[in-house]
Amino acid sequence: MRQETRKEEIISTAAKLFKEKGYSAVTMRDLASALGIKAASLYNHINSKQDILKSIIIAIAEKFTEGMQSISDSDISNISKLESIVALHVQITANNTNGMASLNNDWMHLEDQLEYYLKLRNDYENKFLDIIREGISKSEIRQSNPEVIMFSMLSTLRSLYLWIPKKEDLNINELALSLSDTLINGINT
Amino acid sequence: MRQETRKEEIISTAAKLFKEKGYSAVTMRDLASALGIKAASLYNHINSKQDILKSIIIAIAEKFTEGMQSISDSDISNISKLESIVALHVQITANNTNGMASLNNDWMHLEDQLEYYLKLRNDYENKFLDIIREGISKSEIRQSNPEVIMFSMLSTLRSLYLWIPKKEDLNINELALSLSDTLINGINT
DNA sequence: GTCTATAACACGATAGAC
DNA sequence: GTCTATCGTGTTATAGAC
Repeated sequence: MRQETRKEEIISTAAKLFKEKGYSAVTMRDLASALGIKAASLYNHINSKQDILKSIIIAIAEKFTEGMQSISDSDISNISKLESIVALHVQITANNTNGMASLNNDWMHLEDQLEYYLKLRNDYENKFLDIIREGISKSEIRQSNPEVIMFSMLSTLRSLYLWIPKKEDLNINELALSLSDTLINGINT
Repeated sequence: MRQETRKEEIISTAAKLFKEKGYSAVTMRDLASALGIKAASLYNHINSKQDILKSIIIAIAEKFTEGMQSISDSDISNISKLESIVALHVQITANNTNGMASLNNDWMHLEDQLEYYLKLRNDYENKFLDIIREGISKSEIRQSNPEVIMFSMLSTLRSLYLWIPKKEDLNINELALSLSDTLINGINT
């Protein structure tokens, strides 16, 4: 694990505060105080509060895009693809629990990058739906509403950031398996 | 459907704005403007911004408490209790989609009522867990981690507010059944 | 790289006229 | 019941000393 630069330290501290109170309720004074400096000093490392939010959200959103592309392209069953999606969420969330809170709850406060974020999210959900639809048409997945299935899975996966920190004892891989089991057995034929 | 008083109109408009941007990012001027009046005029009907948030959240939290009590006391199987919980969430969410956003995302901005809210939520989750545990011990529910099951179900149910408005065509009862099916078949023996 | 001081503006809320 | 005017404070961000 490489040493964090001051800028990275600011961003990861911001993510932690954003998780607790939301982007809008966290002030630059709050953030500076958490780092033991004055608010004005932050601006030697970052351009604006908005820039911090952008860094947090876009970095994660692009990881999901990459991961989904790789899963979508892979030559495995659609059920296996769903299991890979669960593992992708568990892995990304475990590596950036605080950032996931911003991605889920503060994306609407993005300014310049809002459209870009929405495009990434939309593409992600469409690929997710395609996998479910193909799974149903190949009888790997039980005949039912694909959107209800995605909604149910994605709701659980998006809430992982609230749950993973409480379960540091539980192994990450075990969690992914246990979740896959709960989510998929009920879809499976 | 009775006519809304001015106060109720303010609260329901606030809930709509809180859903879009979160409590902290909505100003009293935003709220007044959405109602076609000036910010100062709001204070003839409500005491403070905080009071609006309290009204929105506590009213819904108490409905959940009531509903869970009734389900918990009823003399039905534990699987039926879980189905009733799904129906409870679908019904409350359908009746107050905007308020559910505040309950989920802005509860930490409660001031005087924060402890009370947390107690209600904690009691709710404990009753939920008890039902799952009893279901497992009576072999109605598949042997697995009760917290993973509750987490998965509750994540989906808490996200309903994002999804119900998009699906006005879909009948509410059908949705409850379809969700129950997706969530429970995979838990069932 | 951090500080003090401050600009420029937005915030919740109140007073008092109509 | 809504308005205009305003108070007191908090907000992001910049300028310039050290």
